[in-house]
Amino acid sequence: MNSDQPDSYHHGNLRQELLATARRDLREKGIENLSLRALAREIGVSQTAPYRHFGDKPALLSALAAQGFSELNACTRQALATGEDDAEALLIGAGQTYIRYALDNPELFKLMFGPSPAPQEESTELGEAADQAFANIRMIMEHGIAQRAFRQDDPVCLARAAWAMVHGLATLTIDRVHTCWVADELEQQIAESLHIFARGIRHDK
Amino acid sequence: MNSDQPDSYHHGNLRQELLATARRDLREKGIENLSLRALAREIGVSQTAPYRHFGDKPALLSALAAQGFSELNACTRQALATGEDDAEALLIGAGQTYIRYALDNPELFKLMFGPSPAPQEESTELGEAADQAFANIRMIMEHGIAQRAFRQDDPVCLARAAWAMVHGLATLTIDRVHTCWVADELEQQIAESLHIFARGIRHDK
DNA sequence: CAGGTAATGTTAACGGTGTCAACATTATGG
DNA sequence: CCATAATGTTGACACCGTTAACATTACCTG
Repeated sequence: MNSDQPDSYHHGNLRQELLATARRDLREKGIENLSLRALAREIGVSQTAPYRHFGDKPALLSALAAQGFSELNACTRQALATGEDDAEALLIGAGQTYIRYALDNPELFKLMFGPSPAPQEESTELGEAADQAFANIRMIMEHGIAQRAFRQDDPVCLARAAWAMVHGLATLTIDRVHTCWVADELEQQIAESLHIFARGIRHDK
Repeated sequence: MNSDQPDSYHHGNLRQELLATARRDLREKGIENLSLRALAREIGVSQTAPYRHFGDKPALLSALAAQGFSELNACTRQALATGEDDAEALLIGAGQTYIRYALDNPELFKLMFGPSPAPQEESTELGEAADQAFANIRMIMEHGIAQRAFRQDDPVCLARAAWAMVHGLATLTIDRVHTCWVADELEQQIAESLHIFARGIRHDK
């Protein structure tokens, strides 16, 4: 079934290799310069072969984005699985994880939020993965509210605000508007920003 | 000099009309579908005429982004010129202004932060306008720190955090990841998020 | 006022792209 | 074993950004 000699008519694993190659090109050349034809060329297959696996260029990008969300969710789950119980510590840990993932995968991260693909498309995979990401933050909030560490407030509202805080830090850093940081200064900025936010939702004594 | 009949060989005002038309197309069709050729077609000029005024497509986009920043700065200045002196109120006002501008001009706003054009290009116009935007936030922070309304902290650090908060709210809303809001719920979310942030930087009694 | 030069606009062309229709090859299951 | 679906290819179309060579006009200088 799988042909090790690369010259057989059927590639045997094109879908996966398309995703992998697309991801490499995305990282190296940016989304502006990602082309289906170039992908096919690099893999050594005809220009239209990708259309047997993805209806369209947006469909390929959407699959890539879904992959990104699912990785991000995995990282988040790991950050939440340290046995730590303090909600504020969990929140800060998850926030740092989010930002780290964004900075490690800048182009993919931008793609994940970029061209919101045709609204509520078939792409349930992407939608579910994105929803899961939000559910994670929301859980932290419900936990913190329950233990009276956070203010008694709508957990959804708190979760959105928290997401906005870390998302803003991530995107502004990626887009270089937060200028010329040595790594230490960046770490410090992230820590201080998360600290401010945590302070803002802390339960009044 | 200026020809009112639109059929003269020289258009007379192409640069400005390119920017205006580009902005309309950007708003209506999104950045993905903005093309120099289409612009020229709509204006009724040859395909390559734009190149007499902009070296390249990124140059046109860069000029558009600069225009956006300068409008945003004007809005911010207006929000800060109400005679209000309380730093927290100023911060919240400026934040709301920022988000409102972003939601009123979603495509332009994304362009302003999008494809960070070739680093430190000639585009000083864009750079200066963007720096000015940051300087405005920074001023608020210095003011608040001076009046002991905000914590004694690095104003730059506070300014970056504040920018991240509102920028995250704006981008997540534009990209529809903050889902299905009626206008009221959105206003509420923005107010609550800004309130949380203000609470986080407030000077301890 | 005349004429040359710079500014502005046009035509033609190159290579690149996404996508579709028609066709070729191979895998697979009844 | 063979029909049919899955997969890959060829060729073509309409766009796009960009450049080079050429045309027209504005404007400044003598």
